[in-house]
Amino acid sequence: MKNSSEPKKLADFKVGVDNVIFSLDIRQNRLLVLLIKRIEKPFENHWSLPGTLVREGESLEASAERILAEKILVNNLYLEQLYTFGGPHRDPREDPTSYGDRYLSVSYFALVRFEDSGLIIRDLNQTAWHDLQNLPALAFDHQEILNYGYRRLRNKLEYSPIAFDVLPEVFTLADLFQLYTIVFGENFSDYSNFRSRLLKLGFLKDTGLKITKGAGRPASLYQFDAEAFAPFKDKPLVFI
Amino acid sequence: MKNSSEPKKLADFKVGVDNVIFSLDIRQNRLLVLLIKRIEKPFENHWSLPGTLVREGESLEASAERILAEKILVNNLYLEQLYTFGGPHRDPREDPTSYGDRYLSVSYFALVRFEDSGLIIRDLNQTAWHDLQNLPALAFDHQEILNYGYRRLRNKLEYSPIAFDVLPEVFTLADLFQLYTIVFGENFSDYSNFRSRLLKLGFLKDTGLKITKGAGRPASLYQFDAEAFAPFKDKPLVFI
DNA sequence: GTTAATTATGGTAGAATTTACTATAAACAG
DNA sequence: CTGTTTATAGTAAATTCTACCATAATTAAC
Repeated sequence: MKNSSEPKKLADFKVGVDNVIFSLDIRQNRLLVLLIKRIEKPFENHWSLPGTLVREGESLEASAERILAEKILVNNLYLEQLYTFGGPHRDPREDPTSYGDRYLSVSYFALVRFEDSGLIIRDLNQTAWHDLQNLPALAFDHQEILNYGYRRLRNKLEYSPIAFDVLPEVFTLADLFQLYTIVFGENFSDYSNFRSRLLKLGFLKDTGLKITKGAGRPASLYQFDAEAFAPFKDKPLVFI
Repeated sequence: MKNSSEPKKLADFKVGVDNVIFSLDIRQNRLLVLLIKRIEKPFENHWSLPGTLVREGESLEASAERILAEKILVNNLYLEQLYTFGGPHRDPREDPTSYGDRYLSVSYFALVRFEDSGLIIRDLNQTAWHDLQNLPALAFDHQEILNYGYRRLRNKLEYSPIAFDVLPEVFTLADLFQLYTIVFGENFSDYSNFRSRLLKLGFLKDTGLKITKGAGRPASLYQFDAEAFAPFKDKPLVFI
């Protein structure tokens, strides 16, 4: 196998970065993902994950942030690398009959605060939030990447405090519960037990403030206390 | 920012694959990682993770498997992608004064069965298992990659049945306990409780066989039952 | 104003699990 | 036969989880 006459030349790569960008619209009960309508071939007019090719002197993460900045006005977010897809022939732009440049895709996972993430006007026709429950067919292998991102979203929500990166500075326990319910489905936990568990953990600080509008008893507003969360870092911590 | 005169040319990449290959020597209580001594610059004579550059027509995973096959005779293993390191200037071979090819590294995590993983003779001087407790200085950013791999090892052991990929076909509960103890430290769990928890889960099949040698009461030999484990897939399952 | 509806919050009894042990079993060494 | 070693089974107390219920504080309806 090793001494056959197969080609041993090194492959040349262009490196792309594709982002799976989620946002949680708590008021309207929707988990959203940001998609771009392609205006060129291949997959012309198909929706795709926002992506770009890495430029000279640019790090992968800087590249991922550049995409975000080009598509949405975003302030608060969580961003991390997801997975690298790099098999030959995953991109139709590669010439299958010869060994030209290959396209490798490093995907990033982002969760952005819905209220802060206005779309950039210039791009309105081609950039849109899509409800995860109702997705169009995606270009390339982007559905696979998206699935991978969705799995990561659920894992992260279970073990990390990323929810607090995208909730408002102060929030009610009902907001937090709603966020988890959108991602994990209607029957993921009993609200009352969810409350006691989280309050007992001690990293939610009661601000003393209350919701002023709306029917029913006014809810207390809480804040995430990163310092109080520190002891839980890297420990298995399941909220649900 | 976007309309400045900064270079927008795309970077050209060579893609490397670096493997963090762990092995567990249960008899001698050691967690081992496979290292290669570099014979060329840069970092001549430093130890490094076994790696290679991706060839034309070769997938990333195939590349990772090729490294493994070149260094050790391995039959049973677990392999998965770890992380992609791709900032500019992480590799001294990149020319910092111009925009030549960049070197991107896709790292893979492997856990191999110690008994099956003989080193390939040809490489004996340059390839060796190192005790994780006693590592030399590593080349490039390989210590960072290794740390990442070690974290992944612990996470995987907590949630996935990868231990059974590298234990012998039949094993005692003491073997399994020992494996976890090596990775998580002396006081990770009470042996008796560890036993009952695992047996209650129901995916360890008693083979009816017993250990024949050694002092003390002979231990029962168990087998991992992948089918019985299926219900636990993707559920949080913490052994420890 | 009084009453009903609505939402938030606090609490509790019983079930289940975890934890820290103790007791017994089955081998071997002398 | 006795003591030592390792494996295995079991158990009581502490803790946590689960499925609820009761009460509080507000708005809406009349």
